[in-house]
Amino acid sequence: MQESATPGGAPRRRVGRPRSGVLDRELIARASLKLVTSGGYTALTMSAVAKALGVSPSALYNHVESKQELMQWIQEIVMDGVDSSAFATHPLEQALLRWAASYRDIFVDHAPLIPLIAVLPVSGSPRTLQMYEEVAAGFTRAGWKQSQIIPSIVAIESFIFGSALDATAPLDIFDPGANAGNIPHFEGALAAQRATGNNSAEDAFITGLRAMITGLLANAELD
Amino acid sequence: MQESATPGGAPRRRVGRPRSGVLDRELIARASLKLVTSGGYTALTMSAVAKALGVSPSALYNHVESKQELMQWIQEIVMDGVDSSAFATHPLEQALLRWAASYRDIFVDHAPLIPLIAVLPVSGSPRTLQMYEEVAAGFTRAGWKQSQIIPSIVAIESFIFGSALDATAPLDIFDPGANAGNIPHFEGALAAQRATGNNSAEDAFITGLRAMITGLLANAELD
DNA sequence: ACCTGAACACCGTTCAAGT
DNA sequence: ACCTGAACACCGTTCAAGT
Repeated sequence: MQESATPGGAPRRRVGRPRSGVLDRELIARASLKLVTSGGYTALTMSAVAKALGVSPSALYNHVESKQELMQWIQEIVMDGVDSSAFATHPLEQALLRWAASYRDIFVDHAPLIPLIAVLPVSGSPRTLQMYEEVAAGFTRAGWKQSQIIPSIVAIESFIFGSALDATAPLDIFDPGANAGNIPHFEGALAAQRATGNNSAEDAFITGLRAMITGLLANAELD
Repeated sequence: MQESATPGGAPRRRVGRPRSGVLDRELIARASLKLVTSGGYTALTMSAVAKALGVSPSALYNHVESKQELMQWIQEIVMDGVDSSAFATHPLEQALLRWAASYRDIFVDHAPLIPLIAVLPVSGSPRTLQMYEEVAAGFTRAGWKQSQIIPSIVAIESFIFGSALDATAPLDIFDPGANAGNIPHFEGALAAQRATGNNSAEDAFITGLRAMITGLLANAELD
């Protein structure tokens, strides 16, 4: 999409440093991610990015079309942290468990990207496409019917995104407050879950992931 | 939380019309929801709500603490549309399928609420608590081990929220664009899914929901 | 008690002007 | 080609002043 994709007669820019100016996609993305890491997504403003780079906010718009595009750059970097290597080495079930756990863990720290990603065309993100390729290859090698691979991937991904959002919730999110008393079954279940001492979000993620993968494998029609 | 919950010596306000002023929680919530229905969540600004009510924006703050609280009011109303009645009449598996489908369908039209809800304490939403009670009762009647009920509910809910986000994605979201060619397994799977003629998001939702429920039932330890 | 109007402290983004 | 500074068109929210 960028330097790597300037074929033919496109105005070719020298590899490495640009000819003039201080800014760069790489520099902007890096500074942005640093801001997010230290202050969360509320700290990510065009002003803050510009300040971190010692430049005026309007200067950024010579290199990035919008804040939305900037967030796609961040997504590219974040997505690169997802570990999908297990598909090449492990049976599908275990590879899926590893991949999904890695995927979720990373997006717990980047929850504000989720509504964006869920809606963004993957064509803008080569790394995401590469990840899908590895996952799809895993399903194929396991003998899955081709037409069931995409729905299965999307289903797991939807669960991952939902779980990552859920993991950002406060621990006492289910506290019934003033409404306690009218909801015996729910309160009983809540008390029992608490008694296990498990983190609720983590517990739900593991339970749901195991269930979904078990269910997908059970319902799958193989070729 | 509101008029209905003013026990004891709390300053009781007459039912129906307030003593003075034009505004009201009911009126504000209704006008807000109307804005959302007609123009989506980008149309929901404090200015727009005020304008719809023929009042100045600052007037709203006599009745609502923040836009965030206003969105909680909307959530209350939206949540009321989720159909959890099947738990009282149907076996757990079928009740879960119905409930989840209803839940997702509703939140496809209210995706911007999802990041909010996933993080909001349920104590502020009696209707949400009531829904959880019905779902928990369904699990209990089916003989589930108490400590597994909450994780199972949260897992399904996470999947629902993720799927609702996914359903707002453009149809061509998976189009590999310029990166086509390097990703044979993914492209093959994509072509096969397309050949079915099914809506991709719908397909993934049904596949994932069936899988998760199958898996939860298979992995469950009953009492 | 509740509403108005002005003001505040932000946003992201545009654009003429400079180099 | 790239940066600056001023400006624009918004946000949500506060607050003194009125009734």
